[in-house]
Amino acid sequence: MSDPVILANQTNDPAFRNVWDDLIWRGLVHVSTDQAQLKELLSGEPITFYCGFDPSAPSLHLGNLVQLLVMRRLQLAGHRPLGLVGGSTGLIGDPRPTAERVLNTKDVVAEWVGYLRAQVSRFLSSEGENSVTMVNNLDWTAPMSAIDFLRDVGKYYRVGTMLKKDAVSTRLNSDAGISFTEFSYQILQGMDYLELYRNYGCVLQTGGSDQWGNLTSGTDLIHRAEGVSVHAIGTPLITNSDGTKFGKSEGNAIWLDPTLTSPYAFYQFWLNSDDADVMFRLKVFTFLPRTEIERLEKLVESEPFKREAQRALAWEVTSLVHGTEATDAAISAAQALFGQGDLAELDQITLEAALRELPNTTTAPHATVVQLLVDTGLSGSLGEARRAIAQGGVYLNNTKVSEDDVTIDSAVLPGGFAVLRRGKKTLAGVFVE
RNA sequence: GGCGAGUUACCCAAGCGGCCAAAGGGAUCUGACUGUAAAUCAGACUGCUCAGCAUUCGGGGGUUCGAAUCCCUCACUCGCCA
Repeated sequence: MSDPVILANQTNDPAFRNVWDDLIWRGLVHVSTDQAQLKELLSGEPITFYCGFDPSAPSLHLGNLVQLLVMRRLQLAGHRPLGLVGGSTGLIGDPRPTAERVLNTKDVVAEWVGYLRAQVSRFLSSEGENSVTMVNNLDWTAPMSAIDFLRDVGKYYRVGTMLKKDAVSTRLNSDAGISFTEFSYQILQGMDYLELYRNYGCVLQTGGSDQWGNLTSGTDLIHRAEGVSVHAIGTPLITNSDGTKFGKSEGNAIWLDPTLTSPYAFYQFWLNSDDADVMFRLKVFTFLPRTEIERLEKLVESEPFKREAQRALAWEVTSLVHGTEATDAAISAAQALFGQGDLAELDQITLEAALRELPNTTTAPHATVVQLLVDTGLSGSLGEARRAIAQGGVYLNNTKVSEDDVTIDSAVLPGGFAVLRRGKKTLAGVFVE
């Protein structure tokens, strides 16, 4: 999975005098501490910075990818990244605006820490003087006693300030309320920054703008405890132009782990970007230089139907995350399956390879289409599958299925497989034994 | 500790003894139109052996021919008082 070739070929756009200007142009700075100081800091001698990832799932997702790429841009500019995986903060959970989190067991969190650690490392170079260092905040929070916590850290925190943080006040003003556990989260994150400042000379933390309250928790703590001003950058929340949540496909999150979101599905997600969203996504999620992105922008205006920008975006991001080989396979599969030609005329090798890229299932002969829709995950239940058929949204080898009790038999292609489709572009493969 | 309000489907939110598998909005899915876009319009959206049946309105127990709706109890949330 790790693709050293891709890492080695990444560069920041040399047209920018410094990485700060690059970040600004890409729209990656939504809030920050003093801009003039940051610009100077990032233009000068290498600094150490960090970004944290909490193990609230077994894999990182597209939202985290924004952070990973900001880190990589800073590393390419010569700065030294600390990749923090939140073994302790993941046990507490930062306050979500809607409701209290359900705590995961320590075993589960520990397992997820391992997965995230591997994922984060993959996006950052471990070569050279500014190689990435991975850290886990459980290492310094677990040994601390409650008494030490309250005496040594708690004294620096004013409850009034803590209550004003958006994450806290939103919850206090909702009927969900907030537990002391989640209320305390900001202190844990502040401690992390202080710890990393003391041990690594870390002077910058990056994160999503929704984490701003937690980022400033750290800068404030260091200011009080050490009398030093350090920095923070909050990236914008990535949204879709139509206001829906970014990073979801059919309501499901897009994960970086290929076993949770296949490279094919991942590629399709980017390819299907709206015209209105594609430029911003190119800036945030690719290392393409400004001139190239501006060239693509003109193409979106003059020849939108060619979707050049979407293709470039999909190729760049998918190869970045899954490697060029998996990306080429995803593209070949899409070409075969979305092509105009008759499926029966595709050669078996090409078609079979394409179907392997899709969600697929192996079945005995005579299976019904309804059952196969469920087996392949195209439909969530038999009722849902029947509904899809009734609505005219199910196709077997590009032929509309109009009856519930149709079986696979009539449609099996030479080689023993069939292509099942729900709607215009949700596909799955069926292999008949 | 006392008093009051609340807990409805993925989310928000109506319902306050039968006409409730539960209004409305959002999200999601399908169809038409398209560029494997967007916007718009139409339909769907608990499960199943699907013109019928089963299980839902925080958990448990009760009243009633009949409960999301009434009563008891437990849990959780919010607010006011101490």
